[in-house]
Amino acid sequence: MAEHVYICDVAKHEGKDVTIKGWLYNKRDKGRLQFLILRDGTGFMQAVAFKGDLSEEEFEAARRVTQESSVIARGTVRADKRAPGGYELSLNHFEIVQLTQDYPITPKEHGIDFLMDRRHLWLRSQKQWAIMRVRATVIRAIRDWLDDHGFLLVDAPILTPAACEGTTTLFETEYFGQKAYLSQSGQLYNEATIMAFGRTYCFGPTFRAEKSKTRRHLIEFWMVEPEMAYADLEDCMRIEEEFVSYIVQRTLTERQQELEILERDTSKLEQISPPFPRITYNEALEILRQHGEELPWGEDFGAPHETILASQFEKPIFVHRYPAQCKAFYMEADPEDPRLSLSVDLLAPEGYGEIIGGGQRTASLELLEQRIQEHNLPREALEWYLDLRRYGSVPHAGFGLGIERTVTWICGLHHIRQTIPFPRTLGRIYP
RNA sequence: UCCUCGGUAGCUCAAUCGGUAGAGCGGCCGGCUGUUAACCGGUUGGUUGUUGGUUCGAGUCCAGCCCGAGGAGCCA
Repeated sequence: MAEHVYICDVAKHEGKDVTIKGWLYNKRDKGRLQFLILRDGTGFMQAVAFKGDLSEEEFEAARRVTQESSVIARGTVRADKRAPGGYELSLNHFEIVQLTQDYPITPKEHGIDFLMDRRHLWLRSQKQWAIMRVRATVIRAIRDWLDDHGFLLVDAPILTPAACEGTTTLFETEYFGQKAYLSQSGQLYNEATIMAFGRTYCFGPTFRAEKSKTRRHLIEFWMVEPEMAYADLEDCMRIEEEFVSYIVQRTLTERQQELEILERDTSKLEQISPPFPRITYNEALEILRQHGEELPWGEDFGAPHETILASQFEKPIFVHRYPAQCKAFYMEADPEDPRLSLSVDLLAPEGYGEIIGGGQRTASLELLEQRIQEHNLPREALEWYLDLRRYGSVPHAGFGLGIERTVTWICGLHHIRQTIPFPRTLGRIYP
């Protein structure tokens, strides 16, 4: 029996007999000549069955095999320009493990509802396969960069005791007779862990019970949240631009094939390197005004505003110093203008919108207590958080990067829902 | 939650003024030794989302409900 190899490695076996174990992705029937497109999880490859090269039984199996049947194929690896990927397998053995009947996702067009109901099967399709592999690389790049830059992974809990950031956008559950909520951010816990470890990050799922119904929202999504002690707004922006540039460049290097499958114009991504342009909220308002979008001071930007702002630049842009009223209670006040917060969002280019939100956190106990009151937050539930300002408070900053929004941008997709294996969107929790 | 659009064959869609429900793809049968969404011939395929109403007659008109999509708000 020829050696079992993975499709991603076939180039190393040119001229040799190998065995591929996988599934039939597609087939083109030319009579005595069958072109079989195989996939095995690591890639896609064309196999060719000539009637004369196989036993009658085996050729009949190659002629009868249906889409997504599980198959074992043996043959000689040959370089051939006509084959997608440059290599093909000249079959001398072919075996069906299970013959699939009526696979629902055909190689033609389908609607999004149909595909999402069959997400467990749709993941086998080439584009979905490519997206998931980009996602894995983005996550790997995130962890590698943070681990290599002095950040310690210290994860935050998912079950939390109170609506710390206020709002009614939390999923409520029950914790042995007590109300509990699914985490919508590890932020506050990170502020505790940096006082123990200096620089930390948490990385996990977060949940928003918002009835959001747009191409940039998921109910359950993944977020990485780095936090730094003895850091200010400037440090935060410097880290963010290094971090994001690394993620993009590493994906470009390691996932060329996948980005090609996704037909991504990578020239736009190649330009992503520090420094990123920085504009203040007030400057952003002025840019919007010049484009006929008058926005009253103190309002947050909507999706169309973000698109206008980002379209002025080739790289992601920082918008910093938002009015305190449109940011979370824990943002530090700008010493030059207390109406402003030392906050910063990073907007991705090409209309992909906000991928990072963050900034400098309040170090002052007094200001924090005042903000908690203004926001009508339950002070008892935040006592532990106030402790962080009582015992060795320092200037500190951090941010949260949305994994799926980042993958949407890097892959050049129209909608966020394809960037997570099993999306939770408004009205969908199946499969 | 609000606004807009939609639901017809397994899939993607068409159906004129209210008058016999149709095509491509898929499936099945046959042909073809270099296909790239292969191609060619044949064939199969329907409770028109649902409930009620108007009408001689409803896929088509009206009302309610269900489901979905696009967008808004909110956010990463």
